[in-house]
Amino acid sequence: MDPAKPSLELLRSLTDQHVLRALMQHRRLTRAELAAETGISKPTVGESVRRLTEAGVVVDTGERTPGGRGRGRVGSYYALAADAGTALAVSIAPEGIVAECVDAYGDTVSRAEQKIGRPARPQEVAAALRTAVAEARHSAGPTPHLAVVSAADPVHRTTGRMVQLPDSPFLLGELDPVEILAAHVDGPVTVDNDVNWAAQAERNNAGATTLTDFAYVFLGEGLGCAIVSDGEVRRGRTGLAGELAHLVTVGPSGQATRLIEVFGELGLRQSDSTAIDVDRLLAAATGTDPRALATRHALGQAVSGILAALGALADPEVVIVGGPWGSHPAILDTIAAAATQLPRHVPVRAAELMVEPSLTGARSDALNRLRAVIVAAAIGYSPPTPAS
Amino acid sequence: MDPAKPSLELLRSLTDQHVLRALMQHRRLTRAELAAETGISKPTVGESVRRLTEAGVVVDTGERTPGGRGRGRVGSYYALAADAGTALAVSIAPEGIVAECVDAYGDTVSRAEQKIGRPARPQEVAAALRTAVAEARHSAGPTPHLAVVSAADPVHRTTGRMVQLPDSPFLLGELDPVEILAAHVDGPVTVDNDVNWAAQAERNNAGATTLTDFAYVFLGEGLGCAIVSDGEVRRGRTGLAGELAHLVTVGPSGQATRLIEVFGELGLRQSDSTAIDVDRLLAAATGTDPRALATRHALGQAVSGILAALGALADPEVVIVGGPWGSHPAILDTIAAAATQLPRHVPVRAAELMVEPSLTGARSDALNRLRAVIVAAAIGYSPPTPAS
DNA sequence: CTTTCTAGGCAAGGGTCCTGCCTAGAATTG
DNA sequence: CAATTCTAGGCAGGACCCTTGCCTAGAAAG
Repeated sequence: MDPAKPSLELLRSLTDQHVLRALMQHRRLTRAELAAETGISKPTVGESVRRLTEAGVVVDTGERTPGGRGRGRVGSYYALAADAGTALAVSIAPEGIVAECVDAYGDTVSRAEQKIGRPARPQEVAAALRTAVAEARHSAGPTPHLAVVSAADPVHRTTGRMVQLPDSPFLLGELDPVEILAAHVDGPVTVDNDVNWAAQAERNNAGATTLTDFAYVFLGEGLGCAIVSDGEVRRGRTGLAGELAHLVTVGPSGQATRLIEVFGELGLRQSDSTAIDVDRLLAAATGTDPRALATRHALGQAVSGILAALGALADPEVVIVGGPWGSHPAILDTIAAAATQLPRHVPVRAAELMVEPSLTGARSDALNRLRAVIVAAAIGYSPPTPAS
Repeated sequence: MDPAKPSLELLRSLTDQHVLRALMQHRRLTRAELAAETGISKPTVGESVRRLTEAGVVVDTGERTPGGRGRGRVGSYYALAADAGTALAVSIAPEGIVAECVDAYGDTVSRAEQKIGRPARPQEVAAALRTAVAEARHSAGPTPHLAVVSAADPVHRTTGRMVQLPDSPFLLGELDPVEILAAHVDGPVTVDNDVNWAAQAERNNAGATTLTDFAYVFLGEGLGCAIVSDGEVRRGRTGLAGELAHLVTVGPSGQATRLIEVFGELGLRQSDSTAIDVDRLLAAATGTDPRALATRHALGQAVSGILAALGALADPEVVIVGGPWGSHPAILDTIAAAATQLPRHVPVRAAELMVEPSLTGARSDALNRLRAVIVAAAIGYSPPTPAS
């Protein structure tokens, strides 16, 4: 049954939820401000504050006088209890591991980084992950309520494990972040691909006109893609939507070729792995000599096949291109030029977020989940949670 | 603010909503049965029934005696008022137009069909549409509350108009179903592509294990595809997700080719339009002679490119193939065989629903919307409606 | 010192839901 | 046929929630 069963308990929990969310957004408020903010009457807000204070979720901050705002009676500022808890946002990438603790206000209260060697050995990555998380936790109070992990490899949707796909670079190796973090976290561990998180960050970044339907193509050592439909990242059945390696596209000499093989034919793959050699690619495809021009053109043609597929299957408002070589101006221009040749035009633009985009996306998801957890714990009633 | 504001009105509307939805599902119930069904107490249900009866939404059917169910006191059966209203479900296809009125119980209370000539002339189609709808309305009481339309052409998401795309067959022509039906309907007109509706019907049909992530590929005169992600059809920004004509795939001699051009190279397109000649295709691609085998193989290769793109971008649990030539056993076998050659395996199966699949999907959506409209009209409070 | 103004609390009222009990009326049973 | 059993519906009482309106405490302004 979709609509919740009516009960007075439901009403009360709704009130508490409004109060809590207002406090999360505004940090500290008096009862009167809470009433104005939520639209709920003063006595009801007062009751809710009393309940939440008794439950230990909300505390009187001790701050009083509204500081010359008006001449009336002083009010008491209330805020979330200091032990409301935190959430862990973690980024696992070949460049290193970053672990952050965020609180319910969205503040990053601690941060730890760990380098990892190349090529990464799973054991080493797991150890570095544990170290980074332990370090981040150390300066951030008790066990976090949950973790959100961004990983630079394909992630299985239901298990959260990293999976090796044929012809895809496997940068970090067989890793089970859920198992590794279970000991450090007091709740669920959500894992997803770094490109998906970057896309979410880009969506949130899009200011007034929120993007609801777009694609984010990441062109680096690996070839990834996130598809946002109706405002959400769509991951597919197993979470592997957006793994582009085997998409059929235009090869260097016009033959139908799997995308990953294009790079083999152009001699741009790393010798020892399935990854693309970004340095060699940039060296070979940028510049003004005819050879570079030809390589660039071949890349543009190959990518235009991705764009055609995205246009046909996802109908995005825009395709955002990111990644070390995808965002290179010369290459991006070539891609954009190829896009205009498509029968159905697909706008292309560069990613706007450049600093830790995937961590940004994971962090914002961690914040949403943390707030939901705190609200759910404080009130008896549990509303539907976003899909993991 | 996401959660609804707490108020006693909200509680009451929730109660009424439960009662109404129970009546929609079970046609007629006594107060006691309603209480048992909804889990709400008898006095509360009694109050709700009194309110809804006074509002004219619910009526005492006059039926009394529970007919030997027990020995107790006789109960009064209540049901939705007869004038609760209907919704219109319309299918517009080259084979003809079908218009149905469904009531809140999901019963089809009237049905009208209209043939249209080939090739279809927009004026003629519009006239046939008006006739069919008028006929369906005639035997079904007052003006329907809304209409849901399935159209065998690309449909623009925000306007509901049919749009002509380059290289796509345009079977029905520039038509504006929203404008045409506005006079016949007392509310919103929802229009979508026939393949999308067929996919929804297939999803609902999937019995116990509801499909949440799959793709439906339609291979007929036109080439269409519906992508269902997280349980919903994803239409993209303009509603044109799934228009496969320009997807890059494997051509007959291995070159990268837009899907629609494959049929040109094989000589399987109708001479006067951009549509595929299904009869010629079936004649050329079925049978055991080497030539048919080669054609079938070429088609299989081309379709396998679609499957690769779907696997890469949508990660479906299964790809359902339908349409006049896609569901032909010999061709489907070839497609399935080609699918097993893909690096990432994509299961393929034939569509299960064969009779009016798109009308079935549109009808079930019309029912959902009708119920929501009736509930929203009966209670003051309006819950979030599904995206159009 | 008086006035003005605001945060918070109190009281009353109206609504909603629930539990528990009662009644009417029909079928079953002795 | 009369007593018993059983059920739909209604009533009373109580608990709870939200709101409006009013009051009080206390600080700033005049």
